[in-house]
Amino acid sequence: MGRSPCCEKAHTNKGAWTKEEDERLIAHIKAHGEGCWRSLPKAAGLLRCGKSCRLRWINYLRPDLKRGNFTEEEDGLIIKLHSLLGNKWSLIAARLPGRTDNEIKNYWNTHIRRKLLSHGVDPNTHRPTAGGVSCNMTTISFEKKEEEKSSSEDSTSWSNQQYRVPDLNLDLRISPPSQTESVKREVALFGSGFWDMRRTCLK
DNA sequence: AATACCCGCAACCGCGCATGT
DNA sequence: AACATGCGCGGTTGCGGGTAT
Repeated sequence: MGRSPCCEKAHTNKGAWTKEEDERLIAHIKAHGEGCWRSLPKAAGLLRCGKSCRLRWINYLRPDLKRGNFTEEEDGLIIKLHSLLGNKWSLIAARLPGRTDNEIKNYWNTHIRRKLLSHGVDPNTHRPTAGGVSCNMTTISFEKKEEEKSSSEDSTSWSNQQYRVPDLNLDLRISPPSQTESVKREVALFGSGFWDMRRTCLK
């Protein structure tokens, strides 16, 4: 039982966006705001599917995007957040104003991954790789006693882990993210006491 | 100069979840 | 309760530019 396609693929453009398409999309959103993505292409006179429009706007056209190189500070923050959240790029992006999940995901896969590996750190577990050079960046976050490791290898148990870690040494800005939708998602995901818990245990 | 290879990024795809009917 | 619809997320792909041979 597959889902119905999000749009009529036969009549939509694919691939790189043209300047004209960008301008149409920007003009439409400026005039009408971010509304229903499914109906937006038709309303804006674009031969694109709604998902494509949304992605283009969020990842490239949004006026509040920072773009440009990541700073050392951002690097560190991404690594720390990744050690806590795993591949939850949207949650990580919510802590980095002006950055998108896609951008961070790409940056992680192309730069940070390699950087960690070169420092002898497994980018997935944030632990020193076998025989690798230990690094003091993030491995402390998940240093656990051998007997504790067995049951909590899966990524879903991170919230339990952080309770046990005495000092995460995270210089995070512990405040609700600027994007309210993200707050809603996290509250939905972790419960309303999520931020209070974070404040307490990350002190 | 030509070709092969590598890398980074934009875009696509498929799935899960939330919401509406 | 069951199904349909739309949105958002994470993984993956493919193109274009840069570098090495």
